[in-house]
Amino acid sequence: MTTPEEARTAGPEALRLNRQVCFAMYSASRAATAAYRPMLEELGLTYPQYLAMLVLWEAEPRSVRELGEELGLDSGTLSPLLKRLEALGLVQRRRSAEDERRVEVFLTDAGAALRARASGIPQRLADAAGLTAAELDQLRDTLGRLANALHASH
Amino acid sequence: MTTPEEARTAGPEALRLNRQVCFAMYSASRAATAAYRPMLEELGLTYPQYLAMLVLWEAEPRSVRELGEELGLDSGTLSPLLKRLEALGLVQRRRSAEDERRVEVFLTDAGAALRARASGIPQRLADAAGLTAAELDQLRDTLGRLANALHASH
DNA sequence: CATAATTGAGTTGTGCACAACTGAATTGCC
DNA sequence: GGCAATTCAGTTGTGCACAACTCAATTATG
Repeated sequence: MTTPEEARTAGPEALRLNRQVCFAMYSASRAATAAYRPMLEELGLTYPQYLAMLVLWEAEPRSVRELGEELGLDSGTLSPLLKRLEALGLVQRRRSAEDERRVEVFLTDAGAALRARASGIPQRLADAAGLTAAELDQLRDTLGRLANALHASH
Repeated sequence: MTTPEEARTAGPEALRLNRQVCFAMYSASRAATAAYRPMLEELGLTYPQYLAMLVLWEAEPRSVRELGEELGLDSGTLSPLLKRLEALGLVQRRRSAEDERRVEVFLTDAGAALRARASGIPQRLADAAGLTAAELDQLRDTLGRLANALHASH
């Protein structure tokens, strides 16, 4: 016997696009990046570059590995991204003296100064989201638990 | 005066990475794609290719424009993706006779047959998600409203 | 009916993601 | 101390996303 709830993920209905939570997540994530784009364009940043700057604004210097840990990205993604941030004059990369394998990423003055110009973005995006603060909190919590479970699953 | 709720998106705390709903969405979406990857590898598909197949399994043929409408993707993304699906022998593209601008995408026999092998994937992913069916339903609903509001915002 | 505007698919160029790999530096282990 | 295993950053190659563009076909408009 199958309950109505189970029928949503089992059975032939399961392959319907509008039933798929993952597609909703994929779509909403792209919609969020698109909503950020005009705001970030003013700063000359892409969304992943903005994320890297958020980490550095919290504490710097950070090694490439530490940045990758925070963002869930590997050096294959971060190395060229950081090279572009360096070309923009926002960060500086320096081989660590204690451990020559590590590369420390420092904020330049321009990189640190950019923080002030970014400070309004979270509120502008929250306004555009059309959800209450409580809904956003709950959404972040649910997504966090989901990501953890998915990471543990393979 | 500022309420505790507003303090989450306004003020200096707002730029903290772990406060950002959009980063949670970005991370969870990549985690979902990663969870799909081993399952889709068995079918020889990437996640966006799987999404295109989901649409075609619901109804075919579909024009490139219709596929783009369903998936929120433009021809710049879909054209090469469909070319790869065609190279895999799963779809066939044919110029429409009534409107020579349109290209209709048909499933091949192999493409239609793949549906059976994909049928278990939604349930496997729902299991890996570690959320109740009710939570998944609510999540999908919230993400849908969020994506709509974000699309309307610019 | 002629032509201007729009639509549909495709191409080009940029920037992620991510797998697979390289090579140098460090750590672990005997 | 010597060497194997590991760690760290980077490169290469593939496949999205997406902007900006081209070009042909169709529709709208005077």
